[in-house]
Formats: sequence, C-alpha cells, structure tokens
Amino acid sequence: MKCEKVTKCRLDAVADIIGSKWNLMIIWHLRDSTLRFSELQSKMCGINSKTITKHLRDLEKESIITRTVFPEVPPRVEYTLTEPGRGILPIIDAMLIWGGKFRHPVEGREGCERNRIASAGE
Amino acid sequence: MKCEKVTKCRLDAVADIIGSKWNLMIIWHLRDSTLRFSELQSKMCGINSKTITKHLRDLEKESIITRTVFPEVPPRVEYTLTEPGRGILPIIDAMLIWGGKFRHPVEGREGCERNRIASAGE
DNA sequence: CGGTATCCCAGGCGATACTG
DNA sequence: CAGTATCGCCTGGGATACCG
Repeated sequence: MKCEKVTKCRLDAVADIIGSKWNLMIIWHLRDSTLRFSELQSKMCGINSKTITKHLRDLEKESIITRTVFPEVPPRVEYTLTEPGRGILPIIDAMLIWGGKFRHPVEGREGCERNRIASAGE
Repeated sequence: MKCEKVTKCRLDAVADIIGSKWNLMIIWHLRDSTLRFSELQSKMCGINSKTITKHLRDLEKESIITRTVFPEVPPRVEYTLTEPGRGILPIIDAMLIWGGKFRHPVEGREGCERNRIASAGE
C-alpha cells in the first residue's frame, strides 16, 4: 500500500521537528544568542522542565542545537543553534510573515495562555 | 511575568496551523489540484476519516481551504486551497528543502510509520 | 542550577461501526 | 461517498517532588 508520494513522508519527518510548537520556540529564542536552560525556560512562559528537557534532547539528537555543559559548581548548561539549526530560522520567519499577513495581528496583550493565570492580577 | 516577546506567541498561533503534520500534508496535497475527501484520504496513507475530517474543518475555519459540497446523489465534496492557503506552500517548500539539505535523504522505502505494519516485511 | 521521576489528565489518532 | 459516533490506546505536557 505505501504512500504514493515520498514527498509526503519527507514532509512528515520534517514536520516532526519544525512541526512542534516547542521546538519552534526553542529555536526561535536561540536565534541570536546562546541561552542557558533556565533562561530558555523563563523565556518560554515558564514551560515545564520536563517538557523543555524532552524537546531540548530531541533537538540535540537531530543536531539542531548543541548542548554544552560547564562542570562548574553551580552547574551551567548552554544551548546553541547549529548550522542546520540556523537553517530553520528563515522558515520560522516565513511562518511569522505569513501569520502577519493573513491572520489578525493578535495585539500581543493576550500573551500565551500558559501564564495568563500567573499574570493574573495584571 | 508574561512572555517577553510577542513574537513567540504569534509563533505559537501560527504553529497551530503550520505545525500540524496533517495540516501540512493536506495543504501539500492540495497544492496543485482540488481534491475530494476520499482522494485526500487515500493520498495520506489512509488516514482515519475522523482525523482527516477534524483537520479539514480546522483548516476551513482558518480560511486556508474551502469546502464545496455538491448536492449530488453520490455525495461529493471538494477541497481547495484559498489564497492565504497557497501562501503556506512556499513555507512547506522551504521545509522540504531544509529537510533535503540537512537530513539524510530518507530513501522513501520506509514510507510513513503508519503503514510500516502494513508493509510488514520490515 | 539543571535536570529526572512520578502522577495524572486532556487530546490525538487509529479501528470499527453506522448513517444520510 | 462523506462523514459521525464510540471506544480505547498512547503521547504530550502540566504539577510536584526529589537529586547531583
């Protein structure tokens, strides 16, 4: 039976990486600077450490980011985009542009749902 | 606390559409022709009708595809990409190109996981 | 600090059956 | 043909707690 087009399956594979919200965000946040675990976590609306770890590991496995551990006393781990990883940036840009063109601007006031509760009083 | 960048949240929204494997595939298959429900379904490794229906409805709601019902005796429903929808095509292209550049070609023999079972031998 | 382990629920998706 | 309904598994991901 098999799928009639390989294209589709390729797409399928690529979508596993590009298709994940979290992956996209990690890559995006790493766009112009190396970040540490905690920095990433806080930038991403306080995403769960379990979740972020998983995606970080995936991206590392896919050679999209590199993970550097500094064996210091207060442990430090830094994440950086690799070259292949940087190749995704233009794609994200395109997505954002598309979003800007066809979707209503979304003022930004609503932020992400995840910390609407946290910012409660706000 | 709030996310420091709106960009991220935008990305989040766009990822809801572009970030879904199925959505991507539907859009891709519609790239150069209108297709009927069953055509789409068979092109996509025999994806479940429930699943495909859901995504089709989502995309329709987002004005990425249009759904045309022909009130004929054997019912016919056709799906077509809208203009905004076509705007996603270049992005998918970029994804595919990226995939081709940085990931090993993936000969295609493995097809999609979903019917590896069907092709058993593996 | 940077995780891992555990629990748990909501949702995604497949299979199957049924309908207009 | 083009769905909808139901069931049931599995993963994603949040919360919490603990560790090197």
